[in-house]
Amino acid sequence: MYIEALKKELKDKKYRMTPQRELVLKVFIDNENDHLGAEDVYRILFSNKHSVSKATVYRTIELLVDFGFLRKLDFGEGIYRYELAKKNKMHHHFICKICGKIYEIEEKHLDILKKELENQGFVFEDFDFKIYGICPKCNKKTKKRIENKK
Amino acid sequence: MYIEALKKELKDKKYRMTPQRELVLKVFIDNENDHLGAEDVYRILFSNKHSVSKATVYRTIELLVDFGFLRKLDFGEGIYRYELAKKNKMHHHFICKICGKIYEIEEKHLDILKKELENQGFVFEDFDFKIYGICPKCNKKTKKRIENKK
DNA sequence: ATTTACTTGAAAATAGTTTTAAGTTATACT
DNA sequence: AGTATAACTTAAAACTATTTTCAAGTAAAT
Repeated sequence: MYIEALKKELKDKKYRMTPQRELVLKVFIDNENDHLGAEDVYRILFSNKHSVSKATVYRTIELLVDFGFLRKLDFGEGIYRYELAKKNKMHHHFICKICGKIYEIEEKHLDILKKELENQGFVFEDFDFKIYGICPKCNKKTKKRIENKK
Repeated sequence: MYIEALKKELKDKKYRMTPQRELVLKVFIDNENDHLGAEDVYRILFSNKHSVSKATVYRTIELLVDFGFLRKLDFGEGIYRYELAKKNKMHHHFICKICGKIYEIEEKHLDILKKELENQGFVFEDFDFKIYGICPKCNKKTKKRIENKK
């Protein structure tokens, strides 16, 4: 469980588990299918009457990223979003340029590339594969719109 | 040539080619191997005695991205960087977590994925593949450091 | 029990980017 | 050519996300 893992990780590194840190991590656990930004986390805590200061939210998120609990994402909006960094879970995204929806995509075809880079001496630690395009839903709508124009 | 293409593009869409727009695009052409941020562009122009206001630099970059002349990149630094969006040129990057150097990487193995997504109805417009890890240079240094410790 | 180091919150600072308001320039129209 | 119109630029101010500062609080270690 994430909370326990965080406690252990903190203890090992002479940091402390605090109510605030637990609350922030819990927000990500409770919303694991979203891609929350720091302000989202602050707002969620605030509306749940758990007041954690912004500074602490930001600091805790940074700490969780450093410890590998969260993965930092950027969808070109000018803010960072984060997701729980489940092990062995790839984190590729398809961002629809029309509706903005973010789809999680699976990727099984990177092994060849990975091996190639490793042969060249690169150490493959983390990767982030973003595809921008039009999702099936919007694609249908666009087609309809074009047909209506005819 | 980019400048001519931009002129045409602007004219088609009832925009105007201005000295400022030409200057900004030229900065990217003259530095095509770098990944410049908006502030870099401003600084380069400023030091070349071509004063273009920051607002115009930012606006022009946005316009160039919209028109497909530039590609917006993010390396998790809190700023956006841009590169000339050459057609048929992939833009995958390997960012060394140690030295921060950005390597361009070639990728020829995405066709299977692309086809898969297209079968599902996704329209593949642009993608951005980022790999974080340790580059061969740093890898060597790290190995040495570890050996020295023994 | 006291020291030490870590943590928090509120406010201020910072950095990148966007907006505003006023003036300038190019294009279209007569 | 002269004028109207719309696009464009500038400098400064505003804005937004994020980070830093610093005083005060809290837990762990001695």
